[in-house]
Amino acid sequence: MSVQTRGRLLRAAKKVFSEKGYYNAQISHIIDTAGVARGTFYLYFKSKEEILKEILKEVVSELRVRIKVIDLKRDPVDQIVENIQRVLDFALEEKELARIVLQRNCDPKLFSTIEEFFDEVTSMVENSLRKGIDLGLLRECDTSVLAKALIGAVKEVIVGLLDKKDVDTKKVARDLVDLGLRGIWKGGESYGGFRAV
Amino acid sequence: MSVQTRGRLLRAAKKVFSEKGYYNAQISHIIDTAGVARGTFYLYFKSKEEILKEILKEVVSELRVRIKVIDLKRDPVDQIVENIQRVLDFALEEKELARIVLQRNCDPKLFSTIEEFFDEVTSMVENSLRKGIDLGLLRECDTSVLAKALIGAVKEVIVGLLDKKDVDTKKVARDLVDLGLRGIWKGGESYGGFRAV
Amino acid sequence: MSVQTRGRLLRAAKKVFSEKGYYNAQISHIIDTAGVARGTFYLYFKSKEEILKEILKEVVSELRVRIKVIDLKRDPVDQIVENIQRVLDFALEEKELARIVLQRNCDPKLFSTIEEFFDEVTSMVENSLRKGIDLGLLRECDTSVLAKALIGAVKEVIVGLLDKKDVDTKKVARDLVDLGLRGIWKGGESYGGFRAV
Amino acid sequence: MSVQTRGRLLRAAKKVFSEKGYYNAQISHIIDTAGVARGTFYLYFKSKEEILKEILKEVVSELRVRIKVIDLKRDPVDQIVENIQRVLDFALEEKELARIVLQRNCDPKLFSTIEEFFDEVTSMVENSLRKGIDLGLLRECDTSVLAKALIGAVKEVIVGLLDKKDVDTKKVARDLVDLGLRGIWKGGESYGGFRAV
DNA sequence: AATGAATGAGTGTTCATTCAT
DNA sequence: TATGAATGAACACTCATTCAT
Repeated sequence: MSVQTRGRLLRAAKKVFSEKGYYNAQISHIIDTAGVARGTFYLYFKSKEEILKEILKEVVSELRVRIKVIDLKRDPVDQIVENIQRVLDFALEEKELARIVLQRNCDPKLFSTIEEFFDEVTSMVENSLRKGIDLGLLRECDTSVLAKALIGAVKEVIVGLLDKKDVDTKKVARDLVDLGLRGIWKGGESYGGFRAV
Repeated sequence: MSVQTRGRLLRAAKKVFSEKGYYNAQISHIIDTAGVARGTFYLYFKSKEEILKEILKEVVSELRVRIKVIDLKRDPVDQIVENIQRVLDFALEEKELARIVLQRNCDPKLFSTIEEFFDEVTSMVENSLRKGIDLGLLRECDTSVLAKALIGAVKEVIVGLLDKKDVDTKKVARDLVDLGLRGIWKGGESYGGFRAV
Repeated sequence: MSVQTRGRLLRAAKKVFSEKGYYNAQISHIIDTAGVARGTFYLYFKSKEEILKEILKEVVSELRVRIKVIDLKRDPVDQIVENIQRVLDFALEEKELARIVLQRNCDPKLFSTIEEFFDEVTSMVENSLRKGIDLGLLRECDTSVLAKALIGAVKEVIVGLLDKKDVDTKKVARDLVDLGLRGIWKGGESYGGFRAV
Repeated sequence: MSVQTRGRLLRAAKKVFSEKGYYNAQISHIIDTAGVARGTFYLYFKSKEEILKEILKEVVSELRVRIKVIDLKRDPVDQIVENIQRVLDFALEEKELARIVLQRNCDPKLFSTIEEFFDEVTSMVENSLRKGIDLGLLRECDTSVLAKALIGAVKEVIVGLLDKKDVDTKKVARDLVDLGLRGIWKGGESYGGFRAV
């Protein structure tokens, strides 16, 4: 077992999956990209499905590293911003992975690893919201809905960033947190006179 | 050409696509569900791809009906809430369609109809944001990022609602608008002391 | 049973078969060309194969009319020329039929009618050759080979004429007979010094 | 890519095409005859159409080898006889190929290779005829008609030979050339008293 | 550790034919 | 006499996987 060959296959698969999506990706594409014989593929991975899951596992474990638990001794908002920024940075460093995870979540069975991770993160956010409400810092709200909204916002923004260059991830992270915390309304509590859309 | 048969095929395809995803869906599944012979399918649709596109077109045209242009004589916030509510209602009335559109956006080529529509809606939102800023109602912000964030929030929330029963769509729509406009922060402008996540 | 409808179908089939060949011709093409419903086709013909055979029968019976038995009281060469000319005229009047018969003789089973007819004509020619030899008019030769050669020559020439306009069939018929009887050699019996090709 | 397997497939296809014709030939027949799995076929040939074209190309290239340019230093008539003999020999060595090429020229698109080759040979013959006329060796005649007639004669004769055994190809070739050069008429220039057919 | 020829189950699509109206 | 919606057997082609070398 050569670690190099395994690495080449993984890299090739990331590229091919991100470009064509799982179903349109063929083993032929992957081995051609990796410069490896057909049989070699099955020396390292049991199946096409397995190499995808391997890749998804990597993504999840990397995200687990980048999303750090909030340290209560420091300003939590700063830490939320930093967490989001690190996620954005990862997405932009590994655009192919981001594309696989965010744009082509075809089959729930295949992407269960990812879905479960997202569910987990959503739960974390939901718990945080509840804590904030209990502490009187956040408004009373449907935490289950709001948690999903926040996650969805981040996901969609990342997809949008994948095609851009020289993104200021810190700023984007701040904007997102700002949106979540303060909203976009300027004039305080009441917005009865809003005239747009 | 019988409108009934066409309808049965469309209904069957929605069901099968939503349950299995486009690639795992087989013509056999569709025609078995529709209770129709194999040849009949191709009497009404040129290919598996075409029936999917037909379905996506329907979704888009229904969404276009439900998302109404803001009437400047009435409170725009109310109208935004109503628009979102109508979209949520549609998603819950046609859960299968929602699942197809939101969970299995596999292949950009196949789902271009949908992607284009979402791009369009995102642009609408972005324009509204700009107007609001110009009128001094909304805070200065990166409209392109925020528009995506808002769309992403709604999408993710819808996905979350698909498995729930007796959803109060009006309340969810209000919560979403509230999140977008006021944020979740209770204590006014500054949130330096937040202690959560 | 309307004779008109039957005629329309036959005409349509001739056109379609000659343009696309038997296998590429579809019932759809025929009924569209005939301006008749699908079911109507099967009211008049048992199958696609049957309508082809019907057409081939027509060809054969028409050829039987045009190829007249040699009347020994008149110059036989003149009559051979006339026979060939009438065949050429038929081919040019009914180019579609000629194309079906001569260019697309795909399947021996399908075209047995035609093959049998050609075999029959070949036999006729062979018998005539033998008679001519017995009478001392024609050279000793392998009649079976020569008969085929003569038939083949006529067939190929007809195919060549189908794309031409204003063909002088009388002249072509004479040229063919001349070729068969005298050959193309100018200088009598010996041609040892030929210098061409 | 194994040359052997490719060869087995080609041989099998020749057999099947010649027995059933292109349209009635199924991939199943070919692979069963070749003793090879379905997928293997597509490893060597893109499609059913492609393997046919491959076969036709082979035929044409073999014919190009066997039909030699006339060497002006030797007796051209001898060389014409030899050319025809070599073509007859090839047809009898590879009866299957001959059947494919001569009996089942179904679809102009499929058989374009062959048609073009025949057109080419026809042109060659036509040019030779013109030269012969210019040199005063051959009678004035419609070279375009005569060239086709000669080619047609050879084709039809070959078809006739396919079912025979122990054919003396040299003799047949001579008979054909004799027919073309001298005709079958015994009594010199005039044949007004012919009494046959 | 690597190769690549071979496999064969699986699937979308076609099209001649039927039959209820 | 005519219609056209429905049928389903048939077939070309794909591609993940295996295995002898």
